[in-house]
Amino acid sequence: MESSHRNLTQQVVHELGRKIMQGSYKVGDSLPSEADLCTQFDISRTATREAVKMLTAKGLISSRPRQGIKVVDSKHWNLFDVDVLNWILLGKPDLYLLRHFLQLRLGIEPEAAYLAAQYAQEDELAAIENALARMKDATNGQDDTHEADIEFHQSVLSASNNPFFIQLKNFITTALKVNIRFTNRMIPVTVAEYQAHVDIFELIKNKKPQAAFDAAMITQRATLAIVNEQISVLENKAL
Amino acid sequence: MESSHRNLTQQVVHELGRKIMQGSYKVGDSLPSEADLCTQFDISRTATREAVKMLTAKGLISSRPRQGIKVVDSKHWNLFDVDVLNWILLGKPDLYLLRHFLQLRLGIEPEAAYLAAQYAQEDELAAIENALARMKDATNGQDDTHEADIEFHQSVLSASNNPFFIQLKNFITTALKVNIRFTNRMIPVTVAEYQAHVDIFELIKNKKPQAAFDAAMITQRATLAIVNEQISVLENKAL
DNA sequence: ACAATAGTATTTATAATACAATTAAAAAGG
DNA sequence: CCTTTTTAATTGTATTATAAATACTATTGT
Repeated sequence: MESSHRNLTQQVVHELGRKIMQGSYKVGDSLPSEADLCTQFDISRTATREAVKMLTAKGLISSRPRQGIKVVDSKHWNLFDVDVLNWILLGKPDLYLLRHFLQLRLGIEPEAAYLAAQYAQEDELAAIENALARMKDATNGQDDTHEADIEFHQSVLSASNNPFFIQLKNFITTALKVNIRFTNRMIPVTVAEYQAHVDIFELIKNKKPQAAFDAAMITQRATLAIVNEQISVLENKAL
Repeated sequence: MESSHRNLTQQVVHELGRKIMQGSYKVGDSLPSEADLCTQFDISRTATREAVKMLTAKGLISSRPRQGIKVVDSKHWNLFDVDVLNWILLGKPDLYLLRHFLQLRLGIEPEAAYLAAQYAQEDELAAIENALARMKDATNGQDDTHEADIEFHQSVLSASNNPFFIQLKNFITTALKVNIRFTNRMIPVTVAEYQAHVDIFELIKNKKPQAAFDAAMITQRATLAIVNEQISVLENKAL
């Protein structure tokens, strides 16, 4: 199961959160009432209510007397919550979702590189370099390469020295994992990609914010263009 | 009071959340135990525990047997949660905080304008135009101008048609409110600023993504430069 | 003296029950 | 038909009891 080590409340949070993010319960739908959830999960009201409160805190549901427990409009969902992102990740890969992730990465990462070039400390530069070394070494398995890739992007965000960018590490990590699901079958991790990462690092290290920004931007616009192209093909087929 | 209409649990969530974000309880600090919170707020364990669970869900605290309730490291805080943002806003204005907000806005908003230029529907364009009209009309009070300004930025995010950007409306709104606290005394809402907004809208309407991006970027880099300058002055005085 | 083990006490986790508050929907009244 | 009142369903809060987890202490054996 994976969730058996967690306490009851958290298991219910995970189960309901997953179902909401995967669309088993849709926006506006009612969840089972407290009483029903108690019997379904075979737990007390205490545990049930605490689970409901946690999902409420994450913006997924509302709970009011007589009205019951309902999935609220998706604009209220805390999409940057680490749990919510993981529940999204459990769903089917979806090109539109991938595009949405890439679009925001395009906003975040070039600017993070810009800030890293301005504010990175020695140890933060070392962390980025370390991730690059891991990427180069990992010639054996794809998994290692991807893990090192994630570490690279995370360390750049850390080097921005901005708490908001740092909090977005969850988001970027999830975005990369969604990306990997597609690219594993379509685009190998190329030497060119690795070199692009090295180039960005060099610009950060040499304190060239604008150049680092541009380099990151170009790489990501190219990736997004590929996905947009794939979506176009798909949509034309559908006609 | 403002919070008297909410239920007990939510009042406690608000009170504790506020204290954590304002630093009354610092990272690593223990909060009072469940039992103590019950007596302090004069409420039952039920309400107390549900409040604790909600703050846990927002990533602010952890709660484990024997160890008690502790404020976790700030990298776990869900800074994009609407409540957390409001609690930040209740604190003292802080130039460094303003800079952090502006830095992320610089990542988000130009790209949002880019996407709006690609994907905005008729009604979404109308919404942006409506906000601009409100900005122009509001010659009487500053509050109206600021409200219309917030509406402008929100409507651009909506027009991006990307759920992640839409979720960031909370963030941008808070960022603008923090900004207003400073600029109310330092920089008046100028005609030039209004014109910059109009220009961006025109580029979005005419489907010029890159131009809209550049226009938004230039405006925001200028604002950030001012703040950076102010911080420099402050830090030099401190020496 | 020290390490491993077992015991103890503190704190949260869960359960069960009772009652209060809210409110959507039905019933009553005009 | 509209307004008001009543009802009933559902969550909100309180209370008590017990279980589980774990930091700390004491014990034991070497």
